[in-house]
Amino acid sequence: MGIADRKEREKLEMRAKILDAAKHLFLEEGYSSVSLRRIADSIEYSPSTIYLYFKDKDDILFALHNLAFQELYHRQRQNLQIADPIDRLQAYLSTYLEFALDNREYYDLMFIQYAPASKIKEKAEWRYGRRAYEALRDTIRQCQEAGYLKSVDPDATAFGLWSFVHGLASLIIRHRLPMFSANQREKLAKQAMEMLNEMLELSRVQH
Amino acid sequence: MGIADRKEREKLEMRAKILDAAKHLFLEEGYSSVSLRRIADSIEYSPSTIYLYFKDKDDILFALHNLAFQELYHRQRQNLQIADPIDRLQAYLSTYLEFALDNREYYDLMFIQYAPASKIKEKAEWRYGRRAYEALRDTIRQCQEAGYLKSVDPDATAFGLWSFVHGLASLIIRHRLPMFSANQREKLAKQAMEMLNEMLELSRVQH
Amino acid sequence: MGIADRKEREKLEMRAKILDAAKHLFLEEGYSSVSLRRIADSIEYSPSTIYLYFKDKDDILFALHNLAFQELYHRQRQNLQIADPIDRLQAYLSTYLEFALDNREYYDLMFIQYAPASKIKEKAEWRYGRRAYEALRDTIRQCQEAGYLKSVDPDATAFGLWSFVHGLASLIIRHRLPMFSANQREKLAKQAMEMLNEMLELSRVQH
Amino acid sequence: MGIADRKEREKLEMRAKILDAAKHLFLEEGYSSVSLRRIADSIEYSPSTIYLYFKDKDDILFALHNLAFQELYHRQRQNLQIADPIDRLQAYLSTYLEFALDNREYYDLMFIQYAPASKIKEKAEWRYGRRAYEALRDTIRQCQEAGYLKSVDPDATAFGLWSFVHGLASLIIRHRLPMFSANQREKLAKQAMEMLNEMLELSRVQH
DNA sequence: CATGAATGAGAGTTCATTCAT
DNA sequence: GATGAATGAACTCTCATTCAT
Repeated sequence: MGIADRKEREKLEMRAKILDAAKHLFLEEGYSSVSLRRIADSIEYSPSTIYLYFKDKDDILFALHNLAFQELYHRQRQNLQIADPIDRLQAYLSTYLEFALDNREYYDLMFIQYAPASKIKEKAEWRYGRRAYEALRDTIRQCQEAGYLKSVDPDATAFGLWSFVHGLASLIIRHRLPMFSANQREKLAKQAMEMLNEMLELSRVQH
Repeated sequence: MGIADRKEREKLEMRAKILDAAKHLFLEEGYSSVSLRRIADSIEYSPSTIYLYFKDKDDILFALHNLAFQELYHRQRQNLQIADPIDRLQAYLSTYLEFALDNREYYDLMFIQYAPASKIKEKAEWRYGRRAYEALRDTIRQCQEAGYLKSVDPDATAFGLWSFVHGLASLIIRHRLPMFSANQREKLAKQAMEMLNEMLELSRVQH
Repeated sequence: MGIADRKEREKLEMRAKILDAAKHLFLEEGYSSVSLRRIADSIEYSPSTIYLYFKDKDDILFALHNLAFQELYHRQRQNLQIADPIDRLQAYLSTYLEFALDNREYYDLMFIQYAPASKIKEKAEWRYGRRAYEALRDTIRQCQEAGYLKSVDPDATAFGLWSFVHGLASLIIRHRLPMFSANQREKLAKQAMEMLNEMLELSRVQH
Repeated sequence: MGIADRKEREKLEMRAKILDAAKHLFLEEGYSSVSLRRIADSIEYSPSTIYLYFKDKDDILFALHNLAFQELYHRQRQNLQIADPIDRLQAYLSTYLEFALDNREYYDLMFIQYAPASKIKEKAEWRYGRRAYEALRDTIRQCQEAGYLKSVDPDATAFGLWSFVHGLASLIIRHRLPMFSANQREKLAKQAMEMLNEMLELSRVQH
C-alpha cells in the first residue's frame, strides 16, 4: 500500500509537471501554437509519455481549466462569509483581480483564450461560471437592499463590475499597455481598484 | 479606361472578399488556427489565388489591422471636437464600445488576440495606441480641471475607464456571458455604460 | 511585306531577349531552380507572354541548346580547313576552350548540366556530338599518319584530349577553383593549353 | 545493452538507406529536382520519417558530402607515403579517377553539381579542397626537383592534370559519351590514364 | 513507465501552365 | 501581342497521435 501510494503520488507529480509546462507555454503563445513536442521538450520527456497522463492535447487544456476554476473558487470561498455586502463585494472583486494577476496563465485560459477543446467540458464550466456570476449578483442585490448602488439593474451592475476587473486584468495579461512599465501597470491597477472602492462606498451617500 | 476601372474595382472587391472571410474565421478560431486553405475554401477559391492578393498569411492580418485602426480612428475623429471635456470623455468611451460591438472581428484582432505577425507593423500600432491613450488621458486631465474626477491620478483613471469598456466588449466578443441571450447582453452593456456616465457626472458634485 | 518583316524581326528579337535572360539564370542557379516567373521578371514581361514564344519551359532549354551547338559549330567550321593535322588539332582544342569560356552558359547547358528536357531533342544532339567527336578522332588519325601521337588508340586519345579541355572549362565554369582569382584561372588555363600544345608537338620526336 | 546496440545499428542502417536513396536520385536528376517525397517513396517510407533522421533536405546533402570527402581522403591517404614523387603523382591521379568512377554519385555532388546547401559547410570543404590541391602542387614541385615536368608553372601543371582526370570522370558520369558502350568508356579512360602516365615519365627525358 | 519509430493529415508556399480578355 | 487571374500539383516541413517494445 505504501508502494501504491508512492506510485499514485508520482503519477500526480508528473501530471502537475506537464500541466505547469503547458500552462506557461499556452500563455506565451496561445494554445494552438504550442505543440505537444514543445511541452514534452520543456519537461525533458518524450511526447509519447504525455499520452500516459492525458488523453490528448485537449485533455491537458481541460485539466488546466479545472485547476484554474478550483483555484479561483478556493480564493473566493472565504469571502462568502463576509457579512457586510459592500465589504463582501469589494473583497470579491479584489480577490478576482489578485487571482488574475497571480495566475495569468489560468486567467488567460479561463476568460480570454479560445476554448477549442471538446464541448463536453464546457458545460461544467458554464455551471461554475453561472454560479459565480449569481453569487456576484446576489451580493449586489444585498448591497442595494443596504442602500448602495440603488438605481440600476443588478444584472447590469454585475456585468459592469465584472467587466471593470476583467478589463484591468486582460489588458495587463495580453500586454496592451506598452506605455507603462510592468511595475507601473500593477500600481495603476491597484489605484483603479481603490477608485472603484471609493465609488462603491459613495454610491450610498447620494441617495 | 472603363476596363481599367472595372479591373481595379474587381481587384479591390476580391481583396475585400478575402479579408472578410479571414476576419470571420480569425474571430471564430483565432489567427493561428485558421489556415489559408480554409480561408480559400470559404470563398471558394484555390489557396494559390490568395497569394495573388496578399504576400502571405501575415499580410492578411496586417491589412485587417490597418482597416481596423482606420475605422476606429474614423469613428473617434468627430469626438475630438467636442468642447466640453466630460461630454467628450463620455462620447469617446461610448464610441469605443460601439466600435467594438459593431466590429467584433476587428476588435478581437486589435485588443484581444495575440499578434504573431511580423514585428514591423506592430510599431505603427504602438504609435497609434499610444496616441489614442494620450488623447484619453488629456481629456481626463481637462475633466479634472473642470472639477470632475478630481481625486485620482489621470493615468489610473484612464486605465480604469479603458478597462471598463474593454471588459464589456471583450466579455461579449469572447462569449463569456452564456447566462444572457445576445439581446440581453447588448442591453446590459448599454445600461452599464449609462451607469458609468452617471458616475462620471456625479464625480463632480462630491467635491 | 515590310510590316510582316518587321513583325517577324520583332518576334525574333523577343525570343532572343527571353533566351538571353534564361541563359544567364540557368548558369547561375541551374535549370530546375529557375522559375519562369523569374525569367519573365528579369525581362519585365509577364510569365504568360513567354508562352507566346515558347511552348513551355523545356522548349526554352531546347532553343538554347540549338543556339549553343550552332555557335560551337560555327566557331569550329573554319578550323576544318587547316591542312596540317597537328595544327588543326591544336586549333580545334583551343577553339573549344575559347568557346566554353566565352559562352559559359551555353557550355554549361551542353556539357555539364542535366538535360531534363523532353527526349526528342536529345537525338539531334547525339548526332551533332557524334559528328564532332568523329571529326576529332579523324584528325587524330591523320596526326598519327603524320607521325604524331603514335602509340595509342585514337579513341582513347580523342577521349583524353577532349577530357583535358572539358576539365579545364568545367572546373572554371562551375567555380571549383576558389584558390585562384578569376584572372589567374584564365591565365592558368592558357598555360595549361600551351603545355598541351608542346606535348602534342613533342609527341613526334620521341618515336 | 544488446538492445541498445541493435537500436543504434538500426538507426544507422536507416540513415544509410536514406542517404543511399538520395545519392542515386541526386545523380540522376540533380539535387534541386529531387523532392523529399521522392526519396521517401523510393525507400517506401513516409516523408515525415525522413525528418527523424535528418534535419532537412540540406542536411542530407551535407551528410553525403561528408561521406564523399571522407571516402576520397581515405583512398588518397596511403598514396601520401609513396616516396618517389612521379610515382606518387601517378598514384594520386589514378586513385582520383578510380574514386570518381566507383562513387559517381559522390563525385557528382563534390565536383560537378551546384551546392545550394547552407554556406556553413562549404567552408569546411573549401579547406579540404585547398589542402588537396596543395598536396597535388607540392608533389608536382617535387617532381620538378627530380627533373620532371620542368618547364611549366606548377600551378598550371596542377590545374592541367586535375582537369584531365576531372574531364575523364565528368564526361563519363554525366553521360556525354553516347558513342561508346559503358565497357568501352571505362577501358578508354584507363588507356587515357596510361597515356598520361607515359607522358609524365617521358617529361623527364626531354630536358 | 517510458520511449523511439513511424505516419497521415495538413500547414504555408511556389510552380508551370491555361485561358479569357 | 500581352497580360491578369486563376489553379492543381507539388514543394518542404510540422503536427498530434499510435504502437511495439
